[in-house]
Amino acid sequence: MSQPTIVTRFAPSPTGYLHVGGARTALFSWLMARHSSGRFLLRIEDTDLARSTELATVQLLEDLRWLGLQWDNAELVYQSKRVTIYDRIITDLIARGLAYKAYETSDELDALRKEAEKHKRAFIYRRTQYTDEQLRRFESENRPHVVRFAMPVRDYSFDDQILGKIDLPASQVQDPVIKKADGMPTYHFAVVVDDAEMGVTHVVRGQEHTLNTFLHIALQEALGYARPIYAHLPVILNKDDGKKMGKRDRDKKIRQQSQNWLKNTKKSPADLAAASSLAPSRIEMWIADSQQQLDLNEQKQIMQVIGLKETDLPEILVHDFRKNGYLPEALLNFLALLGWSPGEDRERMSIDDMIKLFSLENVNKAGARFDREKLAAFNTDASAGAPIDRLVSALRDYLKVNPDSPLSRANDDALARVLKMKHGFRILRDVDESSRFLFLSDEQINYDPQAVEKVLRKQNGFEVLRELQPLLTDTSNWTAADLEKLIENYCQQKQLGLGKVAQPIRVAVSGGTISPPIFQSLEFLGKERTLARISRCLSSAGHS
RNA sequence: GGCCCCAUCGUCUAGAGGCCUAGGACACGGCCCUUUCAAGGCCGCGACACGGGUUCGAAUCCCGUUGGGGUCACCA
Repeated sequence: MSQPTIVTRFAPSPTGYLHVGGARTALFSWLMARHSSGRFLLRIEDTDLARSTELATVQLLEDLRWLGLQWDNAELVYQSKRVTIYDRIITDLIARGLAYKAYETSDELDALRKEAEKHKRAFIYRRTQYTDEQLRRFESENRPHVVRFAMPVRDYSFDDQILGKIDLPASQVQDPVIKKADGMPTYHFAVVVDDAEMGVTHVVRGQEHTLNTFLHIALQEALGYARPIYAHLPVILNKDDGKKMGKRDRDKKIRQQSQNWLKNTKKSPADLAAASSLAPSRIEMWIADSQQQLDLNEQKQIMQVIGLKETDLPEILVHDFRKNGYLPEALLNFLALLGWSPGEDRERMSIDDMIKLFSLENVNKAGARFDREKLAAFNTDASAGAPIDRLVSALRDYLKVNPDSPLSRANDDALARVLKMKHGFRILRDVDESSRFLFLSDEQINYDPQAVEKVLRKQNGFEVLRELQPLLTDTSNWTAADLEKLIENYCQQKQLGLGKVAQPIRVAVSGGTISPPIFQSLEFLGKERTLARISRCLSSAGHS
């Protein structure tokens, strides 16, 4: 007897780039399937017409591919294309008396909810009994309506692979909407039908769906579907506030910074709007109401004014991590450990290790906080251990999403050299930012005033550079090793520490105080450009 | 607030009644290395939420308290 094949799925709704929480869910489903040589399916849950976009689907697929979570269905399933199938089943449900049309307006429902809230009760929808005459009238005037499932009122229970036995008392049962007024099915209905049709055996999803499961079970029973095995993953929380990690967090950070800016500059929201050329009313509303969110473009404008960099924002989307230069294998390794552990103090794992070791049995129940420091450490390790071709291709990918970097102009050989110089780096963005000067023209080097002041003025850097000029001009061996010897000799003669000499050179050549190891940098730059930059620095960097 | 769920270092976790004086990783502190930023080496700080049981024995089992999270949409 062979075990039935395990079929898992990932079913995101296309509203933009993939959230790390979604990525973790996808990873666990994928690992589950790969571990048992099963199938991992992808389905696009685009039943919310207002929020779903084609662009978002493209972005989603891009993120999944970047992570390497390949799906096994050649044809993607789009729920929006299956409406006639859902309709047929819903019509049948109505005919069997298991579903019904409900005519309450949103306002009426809101009022009922407020009422329930006033009495500190949860709002439970109860079926409204219409008279035959009312029904006839509603039908004839084509009154807008939803379709609700008449969920049998009883106690429910199911066994979760992670959480164990979960109960729902009959008192909490209510009739869910399965078809919206716009004719689309709700998530709850589509998910049940599609999971059954696609032969999904294991539903792995976030814990925010735990209570939805009862509804799905009731629907499965009404439709005669088999019940899949459910596994609800712990929620991913923010490191600092312990709340569910969400896309809003970036907006939140920008709002906080904006409020600081307003306070410090004693300006008004209207001033901020003007400075970032946005509509004042819009900004006033956004500042005042934390429910409001700026779109990507508005965020950019505001950030420029208040002095917030892209990298100051918390990464939330897979795309954010990609843009900052994390390796997908490191992200995946870190994400896997958010709620799962293979035991035996095992942490750093390759994708293959994870596939081999993964089991739902050792997934935790409690929510996990997302610690970026630890992720960065994983990335550092993964990068340090990766072969150079892997790093070059990762850097190429980074440049693909950061096309403005001067490193984009470099060939693979140059990138490999930079990567080797920066061995031990944390993220690719650090490599990029600290080695840009190698790829800029001499005229594009900007001198950091603070560096000039400290290293060149106060510490006699200008003098050192002037003395070094002829020595460097005369040397014929322009290699890191030879340059090091040359400088060390100079240091010895002058009784100077290496730092007193290396730093001025660094500033002259890069404009700042951070760079890859200096002698390797000089070798990379070449004699001509090094000397050109030193003399440019001596003559132009505010040196009077 | 109702309902559901959860609870080991600051964080992620190991731990399935004696292997626990509670292990690892990240962070943090100190020292070393050092031309910057990193990386590296060594050392250190640091937790079983609380209260009751059960048991010869409890971080591990049961009950309660407290704390935390999720959820209460014609969003998924």
